Order: sequence, then structure tokens, then C-alpha cells
Amino acid sequence: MTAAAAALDALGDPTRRRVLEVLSGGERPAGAVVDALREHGPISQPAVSQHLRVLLDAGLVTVRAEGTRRVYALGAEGLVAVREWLVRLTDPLAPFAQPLDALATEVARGRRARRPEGPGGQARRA
Amino acid sequence: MTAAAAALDALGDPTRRRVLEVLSGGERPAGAVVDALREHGPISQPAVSQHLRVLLDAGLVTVRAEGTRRVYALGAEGLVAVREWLVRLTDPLAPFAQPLDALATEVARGRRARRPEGPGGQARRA
DNA sequence: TTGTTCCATAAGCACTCACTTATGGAGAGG
DNA sequence: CCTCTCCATAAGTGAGTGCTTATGGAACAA
Repeated sequence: MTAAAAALDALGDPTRRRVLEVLSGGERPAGAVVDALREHGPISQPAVSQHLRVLLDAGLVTVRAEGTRRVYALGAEGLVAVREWLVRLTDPLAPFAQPLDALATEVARGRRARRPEGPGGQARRA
Repeated sequence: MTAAAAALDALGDPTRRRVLEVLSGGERPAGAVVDALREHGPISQPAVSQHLRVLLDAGLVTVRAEGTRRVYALGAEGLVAVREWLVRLTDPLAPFAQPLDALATEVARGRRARRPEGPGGQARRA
């Protein structure tokens, strides 16, 4: 939910997406990410560091200290949140996963389509 | 690719995400989208129209003219592009989908090459 | 015709945010 | 100790963009 929001906000930036694509090749220290990004165009080390911070806060990457290096890797938490948000959008049944029987009943019963009515017509809707 | 980039850029805005969530309940004319968004806070009709345009360009929604109304619905094109981008990130084999035979060969050869024995052998490399 | 509804576009503005340079802390080694 | 490498943070700046109000076109009704 709000995790998906943070992740999708982070994915809104093309440079951050490229960082993730770099990390999809395996974990790398921050410096290696900088080098990889520089093959697509000039960018400063602090810029990459700031992007990594945003991705970290969004759960899209993880960090591990190794000596003087900070090794980054793809983070399942954020990626799963995005995937679930997408599924929820597409799959109309997902929000009703709990009362599954009630939903099935409604679907079976339901083909007599009713259009929303006019004045005062707030129909019974489960 | 660039379709995923456009879609992810569009998904970077919270208001646009809410538009998609509204449309996940079924297709709606633009005015109904405005009404739905207003339940979360004040917003102008042009603002929603501009967001719908961005979503349309990104393939995340489709439009259909119906009389004087413009009926919007979720667009598969953009959503699929995002899903595939996510899969490509996570699945390390995806980039090698083309030379599938070569990959299979490599896998088979790897198994043949190392025939570790007994209980003690733990070395497992990917 | 006139009037009304629905919606997109134009123009302008404020604010976010991605970038830069400068700086300093933490670890490894001489 | 000192030095070098690696990296994060601070501070400031410019461009992008999401918002607003104003406007007009298109379809339908009277």
C-alpha cells in the first residue's frame, strides 16, 4: 500500500531505474554502480549516493557493509510491493479475497445487470 | 523498454495512481473520475484531464468516445510493459531468452562437468 | 436556433527534486 | 601517527511538472 507508493515514486526516475537494472546483474558496491552509470552519461558520485538512499528507503535495494564498501543489492520488499499493487489493479477479485464465498455467490447470481438508480437510490451493496 | 519507461514515469505520481485505482473498478467517463478523486481531496477538472492524457500516452489507460463523454479504462499495454520490466529485473535468465538452446546446452554441460561425490561436498556455485 | 453538459487545451505560477560542488567520517594500510 | 580510498551528507541552484483559472469545441436537448 504505502510501501507500494514509496516504491513507485522511486521508480519514477529513469536514473534510479538504471541503478536497479545494474543491480539486476548482481550485488555491487556503490562505486561500481557509479562506474556503470557513467557508461550511459556523466553523473556525480553524490547523485548516485542520493538515488541509492531513495531506493533503500523504498525497500527496492538493500545494503551490506563490507569493510569500507557499501554493497547494494535488489530488495525484495519493494519489488514485491510493486508487483502486488499491479496485481491488485488488474485482478478485480483480489480486494475480496476474504469473503470468497460471498463473492462467488454474487458472481453466480449477478448477470441481471442493474444500473445505478437515481434519487435516493443507494442500493444494498455488500 | 521505452514503453515501460513511459509507464513507470506516469506511475510516479500519486494522483495518477489513484486514477488507475478508480478505473480498476471498471471503465468510467472522465467526469466520474473527477468525482471519485474529489473524495480524497480537492482537485480541478483540468488537472484530472491532464493526468488522463499522461496515462493515455503511457498506454496505461484507453479512451472510447461515447456521445459527449470520454470513457476511460485500464490499458493492458502499459500495465504489461511494467510487469515485464519487473520480471526482467528479477529473473536473471530473461535476457537470454533468445538463445534458449545454447542456455540449455550450457546447463546440461555444467551438470555433466561437475560430478561431485559424497556427503562432504558442499561447493555450490551459480 | 439557443442553451447546457462534458471535456480538452492554453497560459501562468509555485514548488518539488535531481543535480552540482564542497566537505567530512570510517576503514585499511604504510 | 598519516594517508588514501570509499562513501554519505550539506548547501545551493535550475529545470521540470503539477496545479490553477480561463477558454472554446463537440454533442445533445429544447
